[in-house]
Amino acid sequence: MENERTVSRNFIEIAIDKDLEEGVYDHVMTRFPPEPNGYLHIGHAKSILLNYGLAQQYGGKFNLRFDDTNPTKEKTEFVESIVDDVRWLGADFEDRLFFASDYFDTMYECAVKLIKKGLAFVCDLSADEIREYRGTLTEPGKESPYRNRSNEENLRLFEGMKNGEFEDGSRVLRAKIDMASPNINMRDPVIYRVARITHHNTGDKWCIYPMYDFAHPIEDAVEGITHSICTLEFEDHRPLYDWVVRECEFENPPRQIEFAKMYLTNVITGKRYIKKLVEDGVVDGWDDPRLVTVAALRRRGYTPESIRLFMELTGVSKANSSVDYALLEYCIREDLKLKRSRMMAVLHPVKLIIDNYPDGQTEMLPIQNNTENPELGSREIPFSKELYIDAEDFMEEPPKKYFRMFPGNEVRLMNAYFVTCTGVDKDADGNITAIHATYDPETRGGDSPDGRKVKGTIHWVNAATAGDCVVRLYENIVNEDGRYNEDGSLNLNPNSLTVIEHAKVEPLLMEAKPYESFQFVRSGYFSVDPKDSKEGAPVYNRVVSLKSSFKLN
RNA sequence: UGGGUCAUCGCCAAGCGGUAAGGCACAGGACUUUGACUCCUGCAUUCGUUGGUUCAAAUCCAACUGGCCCAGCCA
Repeated sequence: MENERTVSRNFIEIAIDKDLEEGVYDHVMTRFPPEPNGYLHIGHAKSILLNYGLAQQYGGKFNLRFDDTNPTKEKTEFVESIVDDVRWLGADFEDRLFFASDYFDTMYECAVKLIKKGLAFVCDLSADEIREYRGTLTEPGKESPYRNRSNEENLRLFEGMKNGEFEDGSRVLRAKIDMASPNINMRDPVIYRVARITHHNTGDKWCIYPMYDFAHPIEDAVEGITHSICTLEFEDHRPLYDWVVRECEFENPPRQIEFAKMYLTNVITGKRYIKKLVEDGVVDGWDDPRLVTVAALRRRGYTPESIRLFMELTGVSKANSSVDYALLEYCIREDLKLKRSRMMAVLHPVKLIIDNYPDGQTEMLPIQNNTENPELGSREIPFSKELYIDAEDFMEEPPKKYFRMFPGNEVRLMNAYFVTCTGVDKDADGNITAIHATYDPETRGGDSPDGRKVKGTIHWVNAATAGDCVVRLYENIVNEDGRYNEDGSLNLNPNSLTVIEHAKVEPLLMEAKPYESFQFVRSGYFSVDPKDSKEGAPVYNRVVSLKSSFKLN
């Protein structure tokens, strides 16, 4: 896949090269540090693959670390789903699964060190007061009246905070930096707060928890991370990040590098909105195939390879971007087309009767699983007098340039015979109940010995042996023009899900395994839903449709 | 009238002073036992704007314009 493609170095690689060249680091170590407060989505996948890819590329290591410093939002359920998703994506963290909460002792010691250096103080201001004192974007802040407490008093008070002597919210530990800094993050940021909440990992051991800005650099430093890659909104935090690792006196401190988050068109990105769709019952869970959570993509039938290709093609930069959903679709088609068998499946079945085919006869016809990849082998499919074809492949009065089946027209039943439509049966309301045709026995396999050509080739299944299944078709969940409205609502696409109850498939497909995917000839790629099955009938999710250049109006 | 950051085709994205890569999308055409796939072809005289430096600028300088982020005891 890398063959002809000219891959240029992205800005992160260039920065790493420089660090290595200048001897700032002699190795590369990266990490993915999610907070376990929700499911991972495709944006996180970018970060995971970017960090893992960099570690691979430079012969370094990659860690998975949960940034669990705020117990109010975190749950073990999310820890488990995240571990699964990261593994599924193929980002191998080996045995390096860490929790920021495992470093709480170290963080506490670092805080004590800062106090001893006169660089942190316990502040008794209320949250509201701290906000007032902070100033605004255009005005400098004011120093806290508690800013000049002695180191001894600060030490005593901070220990008191740890020992549960003070109410939640009554006191915080703050870094002593510069209340006049134009960068608000440097205006004596809070680094520890009191909160009596049971932590999913440390239980009730602590009643003080470090803030992200203080904890994160320490986590990175403790693990020996060299390049701490995060998103753009943390650019303003970098001076604080650097301050923390410097003042806590870590050797070989990590470097923070920021990149732009990726958005996708026509889907909901953003945990907050996904959560709302789940809670409102618009979708059936965090893994509803219309979502772009990692779990949803997996359930829909996307492969890790396709996600990796997507990330490779979208690249990384510092410019805010919204990638066209069509690129994601291209990636999964690209990945599946040579890997999966092409099976015949009729989504909207209409009976086709071959009038001149012997009654009661069934013959087996050989067929390649994937004509472009012989390694996938071949199979045999049954053929007899009564078949199903797709309603879309027949029209009584065809428009111009329609070259599928219509009265008098000869077409090829894929891999079987040439057939010519002779007429239709209708019920009292005029609906077509069956199509009649005659076949040419000389064209077995789908070629005519006399060199006769047909324009159309249609797919079919044998009526007597076909399996009955449920097929779900998905469209983008947000309308083409749909972004968030001004009031925060969404223009949801009412046709985002279509359920077809009785589609007909080759018998072999009835035994397919969950997640297994196939190309349904002419209908797209489908995968077996891992969760649903209706009374033995498999449920197929459409992964992606095939491109089509013929459209019926 | 704060600070940070970004700006190259509809969407991503290379480029880093020498005269605009590539992918997706789109449009033609060839091929075809999937109107798929594959294969050709086309698709920015122009790089947010305006000036300047230079033999030469998307690349350097200046000013402007526009987008995004920051005032959680969230991450």
